[in-house]
Amino acid sequence: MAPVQTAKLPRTATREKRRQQLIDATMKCIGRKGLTGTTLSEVASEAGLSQGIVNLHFESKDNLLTETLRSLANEYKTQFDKALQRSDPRPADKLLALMEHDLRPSICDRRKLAVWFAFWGEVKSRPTYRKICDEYDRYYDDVVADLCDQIIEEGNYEDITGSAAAEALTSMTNGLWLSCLLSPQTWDRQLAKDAVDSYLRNVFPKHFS
Amino acid sequence: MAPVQTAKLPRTATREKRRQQLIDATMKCIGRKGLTGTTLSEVASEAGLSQGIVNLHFESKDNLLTETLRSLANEYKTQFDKALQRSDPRPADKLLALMEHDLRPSICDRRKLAVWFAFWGEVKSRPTYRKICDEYDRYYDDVVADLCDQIIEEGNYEDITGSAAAEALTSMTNGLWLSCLLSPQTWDRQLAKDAVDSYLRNVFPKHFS
DNA sequence: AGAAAAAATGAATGAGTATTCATTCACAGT
DNA sequence: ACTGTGAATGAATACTCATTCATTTTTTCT
Repeated sequence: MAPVQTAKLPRTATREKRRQQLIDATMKCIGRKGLTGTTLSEVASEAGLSQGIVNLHFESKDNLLTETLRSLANEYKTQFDKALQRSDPRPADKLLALMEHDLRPSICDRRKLAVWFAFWGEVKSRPTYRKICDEYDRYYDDVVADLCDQIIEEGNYEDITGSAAAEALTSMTNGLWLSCLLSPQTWDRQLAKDAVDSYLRNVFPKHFS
Repeated sequence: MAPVQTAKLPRTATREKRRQQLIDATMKCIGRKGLTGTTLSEVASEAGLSQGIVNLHFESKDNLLTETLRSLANEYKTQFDKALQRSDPRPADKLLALMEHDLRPSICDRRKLAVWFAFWGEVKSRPTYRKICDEYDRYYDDVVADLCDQIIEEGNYEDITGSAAAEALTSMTNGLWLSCLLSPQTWDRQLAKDAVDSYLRNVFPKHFS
């Protein structure tokens, strides 16, 4: 039988490539076994490498996990920014594009979501995790609040502030991710979209209808 | 120095009392150290009891954690039902009461939220956790969707379904909890309320203004 | 090709932790 | 007081897992 070579990286690789490979393996492990079930030997074997490899490239498990979170957050930010760039220039279009981005299958993927929630679950006891998550979140909130402010000004909407609308929208997507994680059988992308749309249509009727 | 007797239970207690005491200690540990940092000896010493005590009452760590989640979920359900009962009979009042309930300090407490998120973070890899969370969530969603349906009928609202509104609202509170956990410094109960209110006011204008 | 450097291995180590269990303790019933 | 029973203890056990490092493999440079 031929060896099971699943598109392996070369036997030796640059530091950066190897680190990324290990980070990817870590995410898979967390998705499959949770944070409590993720061990360094699992990560190593997921990556098709040997026991000591993680300590060689990351010095410690702690480090690996922190870098994994950073990588996850970065990946999200990249996609977020891309969605923002690609969208039409009008604020309402941009806002809609961001909301749709958050509900795309590549984002609403249980394996990825499981990793996010795993880290969020440790945020209280790990200031480093909190700092990373908070920093990125603040950026998204700012962008969204800014768009909402522009929309509010364009439409002369009363009784609503950009930050309240932003808080509502970003919270909603975070909460919809939880539903996706908890109820994969019944979760439905269309229903999630409807939830977000119901907000946009009613709060900003002149822009979304 | 007098021994630090923090309102100890009697030296021996009934099985149920002791189990609850251990569950409470577990929640404290998870809140303080996260799920990965929670060990049985920590739990035991938090409870002021000895090493072997958890296995005596729960057989295994796994069991303790599952029962802790169950207890947490039950506690929430009790408060939820109480809020529902206490509120005025009109559906709009009931809905508002539930939303306010979710943002009360006793619920939006980082220590408690940390425990919820800790379990949610393991949901993907622990079917038992998922089952428990999903079951309770389904109940809340049903109640909220029902109220929304009644409101929609009363107000002849178009363009919105009860389940979409319920999904939006419950997701929003879940997401607001995440903000509370991630950004305790800047998180503000009033802003959270505003976010929810902005939804209610605009989607059900005849009921909330 | 040969030497030096870098990358990777995987067996060994030891700290930490869940679990067991023989012993001690507290209390209710007699 | 005495005894039987269930609760609790905490030292011992067995095991898991992060980390180390001497050795091997691969690449790079001359």
